[in-house]
Amino acid sequence: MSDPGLACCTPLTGTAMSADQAERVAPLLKALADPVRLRLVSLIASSTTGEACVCDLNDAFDLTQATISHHLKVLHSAGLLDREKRGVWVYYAVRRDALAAVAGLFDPAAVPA
Amino acid sequence: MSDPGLACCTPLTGTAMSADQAERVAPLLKALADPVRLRLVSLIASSTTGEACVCDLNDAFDLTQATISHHLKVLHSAGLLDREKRGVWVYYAVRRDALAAVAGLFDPAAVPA
DNA sequence: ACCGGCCATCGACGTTTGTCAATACGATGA
DNA sequence: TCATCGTATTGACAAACGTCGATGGCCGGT
Repeated sequence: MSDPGLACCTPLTGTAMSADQAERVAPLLKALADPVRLRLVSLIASSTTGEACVCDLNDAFDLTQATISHHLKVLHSAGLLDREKRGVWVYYAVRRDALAAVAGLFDPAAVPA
Repeated sequence: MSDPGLACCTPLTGTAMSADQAERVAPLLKALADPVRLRLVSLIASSTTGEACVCDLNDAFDLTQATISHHLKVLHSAGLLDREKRGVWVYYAVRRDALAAVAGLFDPAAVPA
């Protein structure tokens, strides 16, 4: 889970992407290509502390706790979210580097930050 | 097909994204979230003329012509590719504005161009 | 008018995905 | 120790997806 090595990243508009690169980047996009997961990442990223408790995330959606947990696992497995357990609660935080790697796909100038 | 109105686009890291926004953007990401389609867009975008003939794209993959045609349709339906028939051949070109809209998701500074 | 090449569509298939109800796990408090 | 609360996991199901072979529609050349 959460393998580094991430994208990084012939941008789409430069020279053609290799099959290997495509196979590595596609899972990141696939993880983000869901309305619920997009909102989850957005919610976590826009929180003042930079992280969010699962208990709060559950309330933001009209979905079962099991479903939210599943989506969080998908995002974590893709390397887009960090997971930390504190006491009874679990906090997720977005990995900015992973997001930056995806951004590099579309805008060559956006990669290093 | 190929609806405009596209993303545009509370970036992921700013304030939280609305459910409606997420529903609009997710299909774009879903269209890109496949290794073959990623390479297709990359191939087309990186060609010197900015477009590519289907006959050339077919040769770049170890897949049936029907499968490539299907992927091109998905990208076109999502609004990411323009389609133009010239004689017997069909040429696809990437819609830079659509790509820019997706880029705006990740990097707030990358949106207008 | 015919044939041949380019591309799209159709029908079918196995696989993956999103969702839920139910259950299991782990930590806290009584 | 036991009940409770917050999360994760399991099993099940319908829907969507990626791929293929076969077929159909256009266009250009003969």
